[in-house]
Amino acid sequence: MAEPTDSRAAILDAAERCFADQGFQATTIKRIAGAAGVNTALLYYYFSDKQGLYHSVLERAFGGLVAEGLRGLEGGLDAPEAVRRFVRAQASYMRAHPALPRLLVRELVDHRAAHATAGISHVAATLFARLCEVIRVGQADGTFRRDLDPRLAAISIVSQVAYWHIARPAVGILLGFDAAGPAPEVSDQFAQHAAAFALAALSSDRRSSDRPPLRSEVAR
Amino acid sequence: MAEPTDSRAAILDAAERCFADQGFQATTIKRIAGAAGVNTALLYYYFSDKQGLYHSVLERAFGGLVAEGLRGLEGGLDAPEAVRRFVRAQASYMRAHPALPRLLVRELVDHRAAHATAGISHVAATLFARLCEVIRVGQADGTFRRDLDPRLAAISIVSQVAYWHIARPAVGILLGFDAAGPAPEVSDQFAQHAAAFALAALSSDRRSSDRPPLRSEVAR
DNA sequence: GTCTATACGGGGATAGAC
DNA sequence: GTCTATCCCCGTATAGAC
Repeated sequence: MAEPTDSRAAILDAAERCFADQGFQATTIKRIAGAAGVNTALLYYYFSDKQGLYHSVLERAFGGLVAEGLRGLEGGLDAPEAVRRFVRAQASYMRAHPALPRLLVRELVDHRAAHATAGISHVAATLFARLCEVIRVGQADGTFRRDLDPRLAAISIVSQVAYWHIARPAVGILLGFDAAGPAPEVSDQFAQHAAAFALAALSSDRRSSDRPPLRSEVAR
Repeated sequence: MAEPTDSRAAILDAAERCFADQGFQATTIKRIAGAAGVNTALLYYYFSDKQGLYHSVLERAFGGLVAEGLRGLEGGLDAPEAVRRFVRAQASYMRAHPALPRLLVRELVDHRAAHATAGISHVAATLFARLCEVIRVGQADGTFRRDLDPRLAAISIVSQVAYWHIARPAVGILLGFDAAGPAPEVSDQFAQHAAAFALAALSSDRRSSDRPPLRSEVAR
């Protein structure tokens, strides 16, 4: 930001916020320039056009996601612990990068992920594959039940935290909060719940879930 | 459609498709008119303006959702069976109305559900409340474990099928399908899996899940 | 109720000075 | 590298004829 001539980064940052907040169409070049504190024409110096800028934003976002995600997944191979760590990493990443979920969802519905196939394929080959592998390991050593398809189970696991963040306004209403939506603590609480829910679904016997029962009441 | 002077319905139908496909901003009045087979100016005869039309589309969509959703939920109070029925109803509704998930997601990210608070509150008071109640009943009679918050569990249940449809293009890539995404049969398969996953998470003992183990391999 | 014609504004993009 | 000025298209919305 303070770098000389790093207007480019400033533009990318501003564009990411704007695209996430309002979507591709609704975001105007002029607004991005304003938010970045630079001139409209400068966007065309650094990027081919609006689409090119958008594409660059997506690439950068996905790169960070995979890098940080993989870091959160390193460590032992104990299956239940790995699942718990995965959910925690997913939740903390979304909390740290609130723009990302909206950005990705928009890309999904706006272009059927056409501008993001490369990034998603990368995620599929790294993060998602890793999660599936963990589930298979758990099934092989008997801690996880074997009558669930590992890949569908992986989607079930991912969906909980993802949906929570995508549908935050609706979730707020469902849980009886006001328009402000659930507070960050509630998101943390849900992440804990999601991990427990997933492990309960996966476990092959009830004993393996002999953890401190977290009866987490959501405050109204 | 064949009704005389029911251009109004034709406009609403076309608008629903367009808004779902491209979003509010990207959808042009002219395109809606074209898709409805009427003139541009006619939209302003029936609706105040673009926003008014959008609002009417949302209202109609939510009305149908609640009506049909409640119908699918009637019947016995056996908790596990009710959960299964809920997931099945959710999946079949989304399959029958493919535009709805995208429409709602767009409203969530575009306006933080501002235009849909009434509809969502209605869903919260009917469908969601019903699902929570079912879970509580199951916990009370001992078939469901008691260390899960019923409302968070309800969100976990809903999230699976919802996410599947929202993220369909990404899911397609994750599961190794081509750009076309998963076929409808795979969606049905996932709905079955989601119900089994949810019941496994909820059940207080393993015996209660002595159903035909559906080892559903997803074809590549 | 339905159409034609048009005004009006705003957004993407470029030329060219500095 | 960064800015000023400007062009042109297209989308919303209205007036008014039929």
